[in-house]
Amino acid sequence: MPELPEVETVRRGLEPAMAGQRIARAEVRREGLRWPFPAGLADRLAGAVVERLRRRSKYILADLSTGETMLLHLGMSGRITISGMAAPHVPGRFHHHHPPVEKHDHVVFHMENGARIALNDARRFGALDLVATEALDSHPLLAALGPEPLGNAFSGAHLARSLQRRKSPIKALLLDQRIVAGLGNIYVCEALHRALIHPRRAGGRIGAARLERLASEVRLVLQEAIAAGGSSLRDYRQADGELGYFQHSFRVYDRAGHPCPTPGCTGKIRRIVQGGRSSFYCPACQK
DNA sequence: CGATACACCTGTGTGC
DNA sequence: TGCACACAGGTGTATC
Repeated sequence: MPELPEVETVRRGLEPAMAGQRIARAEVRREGLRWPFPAGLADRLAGAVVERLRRRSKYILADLSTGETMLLHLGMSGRITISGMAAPHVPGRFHHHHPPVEKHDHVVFHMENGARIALNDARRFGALDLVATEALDSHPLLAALGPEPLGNAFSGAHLARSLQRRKSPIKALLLDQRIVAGLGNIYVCEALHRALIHPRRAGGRIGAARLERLASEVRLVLQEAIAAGGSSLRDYRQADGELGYFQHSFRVYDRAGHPCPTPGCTGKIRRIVQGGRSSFYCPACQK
């Protein structure tokens, strides 16, 4: 599920069930995901109020009343499901009626308001950690992250600075979270197509004007995707059970063989492999 | 330093 | 139906 728009969609979906609410009990059903869970996880979560839910790059950050922040990453296959339908006449209250726990539900949060929130991750590339809120910025997973693409620090000028003399293909550089934080394979392909840049172009050989265009297209595609509730590949649902629909707006991702959607372009979308990952682009209009 | 390959893991789709 | 294989939204680590 998880590039920036999907993670932001999950964060928003969690808000009604989790923000301002107390975790009655955390059910930890395995030792860890990509890394072992922090020591005493269940005890450190039990009784904590989730004061607010934030997002940094592809991480969801839950600030707890205990002075710690829970850091959550969904990896490739992570998703979150909320159960306990909101009670119609009691805002913020959930029915205590839940479907059975599913395979790969690794951590289940039982909220005091009746909601049940399950972290499901088949491939277990995801992560969950706890860190003192005041030390959050120096957390190893966050410390080296580049600017938020939707924040003020991200611009064509920032790209120009970061890409100077870099010889790697622009595709790989945009996936580097130290340069800009939150893009993944889908939105890099989409942004490069919109900016008419070939994914193999060396980063250091793209002009300033084109980088401005690229920065702008990155922001636009992310904003459009967030507005659509993210992309749902296969039948993955967002936290609130709804399906994001941005996948219908892909111009190139997973569309090899289809005609290029750029107005006036007669090219056909191609798939190549870069760094072991698929890139989709139009050989006619992306230079 | 920068560039690339590989590792981690399960599920799904395809072709035989 | 079974089997082998390619591929999947990420990213830390090892290696040159």
